[in-house]
Amino acid sequence: MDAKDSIAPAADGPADPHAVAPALLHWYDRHRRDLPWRARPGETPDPYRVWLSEVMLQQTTVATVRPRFIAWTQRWPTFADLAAADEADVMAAWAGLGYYARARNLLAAARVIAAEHGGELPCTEEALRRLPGFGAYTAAAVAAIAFGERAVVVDANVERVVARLFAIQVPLPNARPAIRAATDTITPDTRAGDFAQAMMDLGQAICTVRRPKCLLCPLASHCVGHAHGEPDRFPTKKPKADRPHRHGTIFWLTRAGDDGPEVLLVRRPDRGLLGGMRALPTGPWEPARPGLVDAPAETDWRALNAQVSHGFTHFTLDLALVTGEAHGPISAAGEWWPVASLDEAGLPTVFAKAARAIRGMEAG
DNA sequence: GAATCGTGGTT
DNA sequence: TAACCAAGATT
Repeated sequence: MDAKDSIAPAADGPADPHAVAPALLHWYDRHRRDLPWRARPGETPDPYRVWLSEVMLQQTTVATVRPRFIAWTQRWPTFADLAAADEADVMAAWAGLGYYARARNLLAAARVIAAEHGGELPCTEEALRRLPGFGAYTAAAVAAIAFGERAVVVDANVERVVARLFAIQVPLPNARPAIRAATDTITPDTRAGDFAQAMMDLGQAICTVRRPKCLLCPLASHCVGHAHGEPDRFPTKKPKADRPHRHGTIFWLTRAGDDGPEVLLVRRPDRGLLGGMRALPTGPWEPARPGLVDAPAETDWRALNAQVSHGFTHFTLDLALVTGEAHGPISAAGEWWPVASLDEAGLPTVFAKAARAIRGMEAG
């Protein structure tokens, strides 16, 4: 794509792109959300908290992140604290948040920051981009919000707002270059961080996916999509592929411990789905039910009359539940975990859900 | 460039 | 209720 194409959408945008940021910032100064990671007017942003929040908020809602952010920063308040943490503790602390590569990259980045950057984040977008877990969005957002750099920050909110503001017809994801170019034309030289956060607040509260509140929108008079009458028609998107089903088996293997029953947990491989997380043993996840393939022990497995279904991003997993007691040696590497304190194991939601179902059936 | 990678809330 | 979606990154 040449330069002419990349700026073409802006030609159909607001009559005066430079009028957008002042209108939005005026709105932001009156309606900004008060969030635990957000510096208040006059305060200096804490780069650690800005970074942590940006990573936690990737594909994750504010409501979910808020309590997790507070707990995390109480446990690890600084880069140095996090860099010194044990990986198992970090992964367990992330349990339930999903996209677990974020936690691995968070710890890896903290250690790079401690070892190579004097315990502080670099302040330019380009330097940030080289750290683990920093993609185009996060590097731009941290540079702008934590360090006041002018950076073009484009998340899903900005994509939606800008697609409407400029009435961009091209469907996502092909529209990304045009949307970024259009965002560049309205990004101010000062207060770029506030501008980015204002766009996100606007997308969350006003320019919503469905039924946008255009009557309350500070940008309505600049919005080509609104002028066309159907702003919620933008952005257009390619249809998504449907989610296939896969089937697996959960093995609930117990033994008598000194302080009550214990269950076998394993650690999943570092790469791939739920990588590096503690888990209940399972066999393969396949289109057909695998039965007792890859059982962690030779024992008298009993099938429970229940099934757990869990939706991942690109497939739905249906899990059969079987229980057994360990007598001899087990064929899988793992750790025996007291059933009574299973909540502290840091299991991903799919396994927490299965454990809850199994314990409920055994108790009942 | 297309797949992969979680989960919980909303409609 | 099933579909859609969220402060995306990595390979």
